[in-house]
Amino acid sequence: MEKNQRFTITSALPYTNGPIHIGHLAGAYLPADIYARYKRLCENDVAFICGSDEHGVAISIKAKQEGSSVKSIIDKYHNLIKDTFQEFGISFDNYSRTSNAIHHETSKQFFRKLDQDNCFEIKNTQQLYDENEEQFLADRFIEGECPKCGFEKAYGDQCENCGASLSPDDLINPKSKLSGSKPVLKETKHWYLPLGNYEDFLNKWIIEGKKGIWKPNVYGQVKSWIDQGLESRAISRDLDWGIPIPRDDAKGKVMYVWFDAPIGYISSTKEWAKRESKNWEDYWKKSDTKLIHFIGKDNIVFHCIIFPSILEAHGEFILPENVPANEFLNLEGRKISTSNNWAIWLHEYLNDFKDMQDSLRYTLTVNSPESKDNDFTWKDFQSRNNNELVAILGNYINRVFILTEKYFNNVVPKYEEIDSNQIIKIYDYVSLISSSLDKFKFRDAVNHLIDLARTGNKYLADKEPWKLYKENNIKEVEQILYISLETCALISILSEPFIPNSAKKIRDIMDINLVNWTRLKSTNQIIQPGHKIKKSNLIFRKIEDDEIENQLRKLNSNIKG
RNA sequence: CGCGGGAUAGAGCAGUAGGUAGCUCGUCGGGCUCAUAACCCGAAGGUCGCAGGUUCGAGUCCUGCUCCCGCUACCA
Repeated sequence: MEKNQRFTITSALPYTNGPIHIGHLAGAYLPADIYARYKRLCENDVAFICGSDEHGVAISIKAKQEGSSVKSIIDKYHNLIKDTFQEFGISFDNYSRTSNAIHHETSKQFFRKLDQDNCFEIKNTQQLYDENEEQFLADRFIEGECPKCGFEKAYGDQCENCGASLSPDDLINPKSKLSGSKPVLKETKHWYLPLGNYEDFLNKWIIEGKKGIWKPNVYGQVKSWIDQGLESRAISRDLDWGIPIPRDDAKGKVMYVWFDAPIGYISSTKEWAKRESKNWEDYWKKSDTKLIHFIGKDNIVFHCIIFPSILEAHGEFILPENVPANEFLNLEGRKISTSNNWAIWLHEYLNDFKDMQDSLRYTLTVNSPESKDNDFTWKDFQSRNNNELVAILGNYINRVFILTEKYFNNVVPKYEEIDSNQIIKIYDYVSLISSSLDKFKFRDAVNHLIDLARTGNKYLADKEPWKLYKENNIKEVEQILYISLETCALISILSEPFIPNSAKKIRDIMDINLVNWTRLKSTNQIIQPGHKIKKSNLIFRKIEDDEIENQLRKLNSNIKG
C-alpha cells in the first residue's frame, strides 16, 4: 500500500453516439473508479480523468441520417453519459469533452510539435468517395455482394455472413450506405504516423520492460501487433467534423478521431488543473507520476502502441505505467450489441432499480472480465445480490446493530480485554484487499470484502452472545459486540471503493467518518466505547423473481435483428 | 489463414517457483434463533478439453489436435 505517490488515472473516453451500457461500466469505468478511490484512500495524489469523445465519422453520419445537427447529438449523449457516471458514483476528478476549445488547442499543439519534428509522412492515395454526399467512405460504409458466399449485405471490410475479410474493391456491386450510389475512387492526401519507426522503442519499453508485469491478454496482444510489423497509420481524415489539421495545405482535413481522443486525457487534466489551481504538467510530465489507462480490450492497440508512440515522438511526456485492459462482458450468453439492442442500458437500469447502483457495481466487479470474456446474466445478478450483498454483508451489519440496540441501547460497549486474535484476523483484510487492488485483481479484492463479513458472521455464530446475555454474562457480551461493531466499521471503510453509497450508509448509522486506509491498524481501533450509534436501517434489499423476469422479457422483446 | 486469450465439480472461477485438486453459488443433511426464512457446520459432486511426450511424480513443462471468445487497424 504505497502513499504520497502521484497517479494519473484515465478511463477510455466514451463515444457520444449512444448511451452507455453495463459492458462499458464493467470494462473501463468501474475498475478505474475502484482503483482511484483506493489510491485516494491511501493518501495519494490522484487525478482521475475522463471525458466524451465527440469527433469522428460515426457521429457526423449519425447526424446526417437522423437529419439533426452534430451538435445536438453530442450534447444529448454527452449529458446523458455524464449524468449516468455521476449516478453510478464514478468519481472522476474531471469529465470533459473533446469539442471544448482547450482540447482543440492541445491537439493542435501536439500536431504542430510532431509536424515540426518531421514525425509525419504525407501520402497521396486513392480512396472510395460518395459523389452524392461529397464524402470519402470508410470501409464499413460500403455495402455489396460478398464474392465468396454471395451474401448481399457484406461490408467493405468483412462479410458478416461467411466471416471472410474483404477489402472494398472485392465487393460485387458496391454501394455507399449513405446515399446508395456507387462509390468512385478519388485521390486524397493524408498525414501518416510511421509506427514502424517506433518498433524498437516499443520492444524495449513493453516487450522487455513489461513482461510478467502487464496482464497476459494485454501483453500478448501488443506483442502480436509488434511481431507482425507496424505500418504507417493515417492520422488525418477528409471530414468537416473534427479538429482541423493546423496547416495551410490541409484545407478540409481533420484529425483522425483516435489521434485526438487520447490527447483528450491531457486536455481534461488541464481543465481540471486550472479549476483546482494545480499544475497539469505534474500529472503528465513528472517521471514519478504513475499513469494508468483503464480500457476495454478493443482499445489495446491505441493505448499501448499508437498513443505511446505519439507521446514518445513528442518527447516531454511520461508513458503509461500499466494498461489493465479488461476483456468483454457478454449478456445472457450473447455478445452485447448496440445495433441489435442487446444490452442493459445504464440509464434504464437506474430507472428500474432505484438506489441500487451498488448492487450492479458489486455484481460487475465480482464477475469482472479480468482475464477472459465473462457472462452477465440477470439470474446471477439476483443471486449475487441476494446471497452475498443482502444475506452475508447486509445481514451481518444489521444483526450487529440490532444486538447493540437490544443489549446496549445503541451505545458502543466498553470492554475489559480485547479479543486480540479476532482483531488481528479482521485487520488482516486491510492488506489482503489492498494488495489485490495493487495488482488490479478487483474480483479477488471484493471477494475478500465479503469474506470479512463471513468472518464476522462466524464469530457471532461461534460466540453466541444471545446465549451469554440470557446467562447474564454481560462482560463477554460487551467484548463480543465491541469487536463486532469494530468489524462493521472496518467494512464501512474497506467497502468504500466498491460500493460507496452503501459504505456511506453504514458509516452514517455508526456516526463515524471515513478513515484513510494508511491509518488502519489493529492497535488503533476505529470506534471507541461509549460512542453512540444511530438506529439501524437496512442497507441492501432483496431482488424478487418477478423483477428479474421483467428484465428478461424486456431484453428479449426489444432485440432487433 | 495469421495472431492473442480461454477450456478445472450443475454454474461461475482460483490454482505464476511440478509433489496427495480448492473457492463462491446451487443441491442434500445438521446446528442456531440476534438477524433481510438471514447466519454457522458437515456431505455429495471433478479420469483438471483430447492425444502423445519429459519426469520418481504434470492441472502446472514440451509437441500435436479439437472447441469457444476476441483482434486483424472506424462498434467498451
